[in-house]
Amino acid sequence: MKNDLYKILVELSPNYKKNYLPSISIDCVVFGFHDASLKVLLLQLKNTTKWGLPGGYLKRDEDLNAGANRILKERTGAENIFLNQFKTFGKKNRSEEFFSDFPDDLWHKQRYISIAHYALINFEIVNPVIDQFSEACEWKEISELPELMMDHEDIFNEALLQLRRDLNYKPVGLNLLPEKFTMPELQKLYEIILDKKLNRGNFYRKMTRYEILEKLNETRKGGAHKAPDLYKFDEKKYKAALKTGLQESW
Amino acid sequence: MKNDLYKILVELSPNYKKNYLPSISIDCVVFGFHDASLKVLLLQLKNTTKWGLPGGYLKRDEDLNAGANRILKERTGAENIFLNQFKTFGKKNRSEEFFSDFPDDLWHKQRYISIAHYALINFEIVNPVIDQFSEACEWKEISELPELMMDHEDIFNEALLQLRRDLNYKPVGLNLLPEKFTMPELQKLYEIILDKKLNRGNFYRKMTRYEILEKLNETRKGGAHKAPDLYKFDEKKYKAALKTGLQESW
DNA sequence: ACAAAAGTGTTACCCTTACACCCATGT
DNA sequence: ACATGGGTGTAAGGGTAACACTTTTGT
Repeated sequence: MKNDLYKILVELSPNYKKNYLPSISIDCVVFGFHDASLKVLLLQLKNTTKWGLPGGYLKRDEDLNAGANRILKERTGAENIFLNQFKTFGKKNRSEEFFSDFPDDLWHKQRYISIAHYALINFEIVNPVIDQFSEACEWKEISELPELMMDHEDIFNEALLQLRRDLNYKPVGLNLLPEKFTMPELQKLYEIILDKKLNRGNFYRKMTRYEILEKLNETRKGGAHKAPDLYKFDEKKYKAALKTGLQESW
Repeated sequence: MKNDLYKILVELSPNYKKNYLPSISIDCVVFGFHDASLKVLLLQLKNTTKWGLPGGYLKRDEDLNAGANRILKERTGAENIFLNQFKTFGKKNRSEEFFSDFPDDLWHKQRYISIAHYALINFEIVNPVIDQFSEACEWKEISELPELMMDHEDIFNEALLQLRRDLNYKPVGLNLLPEKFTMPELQKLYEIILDKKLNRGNFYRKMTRYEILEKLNETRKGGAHKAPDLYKFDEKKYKAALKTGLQESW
């Protein structure tokens, strides 16, 4: 019973063997923020029910960094995306089950260690593109994830933890929000990532005190209530402030 | 001009090819604390002047975790060491220069990505062991590092940064200090890792307030001055406190 | 006597938390 | 009117930073 995915992999196997490093794969947890909720980009492989993180392999003549950026561009069409390598997953049987029905000499069936990255991307500029192995490429709400293949749920969970730890050290807001955003939108983003409610007045004051926001002479029209003010990040000041972290002691 | 290292590598090449995963190496930044200073374990390869981090390769049937522990055990004789994988280094030319005079079909000359770990180890229980490729294996003061091969200085610097960030989240003191230690010793450790002087009284109060230390009915005899009290960590409370981090807001 | 260690006190300052109040504005 | 947003006030509490003082004790 040879299905589409099977045929494609068998056909491509020799080419991969020639041009890509063995044993190494790259997986990306791509975060986007939209409609007051945090989403992650997932693929559904052909002939499977489970979903997976966008990923790929490293070319023999390619820096690790460049490989991750290339893979991301293929799936989203976007370039210069904020990418952070956060952990490498190397359990020996992490993909055994998935490939159990494939031929042993298939390049893809070898053992891989996966170098995991998370990406932060402006939801609005992404155009999800399926690849030749997939039949769907969609944004999924992080609180309603479908079942994931292999150890991709572990990878996702680690990415979310890392994102939380990075909130004061990396330009998370700058990369997840559109250029112009409102204070309630920014607060919502923080609340989702930190998984806790924050006090509105205190959040406003804290953000203002950092002096990393620039208030624009515009409001977000069209809502059901008072039009909120629009802000954008002062990128220079934001990044300067992140170098020492937005708060903390020692 | 075939030197010792050259001969050993050529001889072992086929065996490595058979039993180890290609393209993947593991490097360890091993920290130890002794004599009020932080040290790192380095090897000097045969026929070279530069030093390098202890490292090795991943066996085909071995979890990544297990591989790092095995490599560490070979170099230190110690087991169950605190190990933290912190970054993977994958520039395409990271080892090109080092192997330029070696034959192209040498297993070791292929391109590697290196999965870097840092280890925290009780200096007193380590017995540095040279491997077959090396002529020295020694502790070096982190402020007086010799010249390092390839990108090992980058790896070391990243490890130190990561260690600093982890100070409130990982059992750093527990793993770097002997079982019994004094308050001034603990403070010194924090000062070196954070690279700043800390106020003695405030440090004492802060540590006491965490309730992670257990004061023993003993003092450290033999010093030139008043014998300081000995403490040990209350391991349970220490680890419980680290789960949320020793301080910080949001 | 001297120097390090232990323990405590003090003060100013900053930040957080939690509430509460005002006003503005779009439907 | 009502819900949301913007902006500010305040009081309690907790941690930090910096300094200083005391007592203890080993050489």
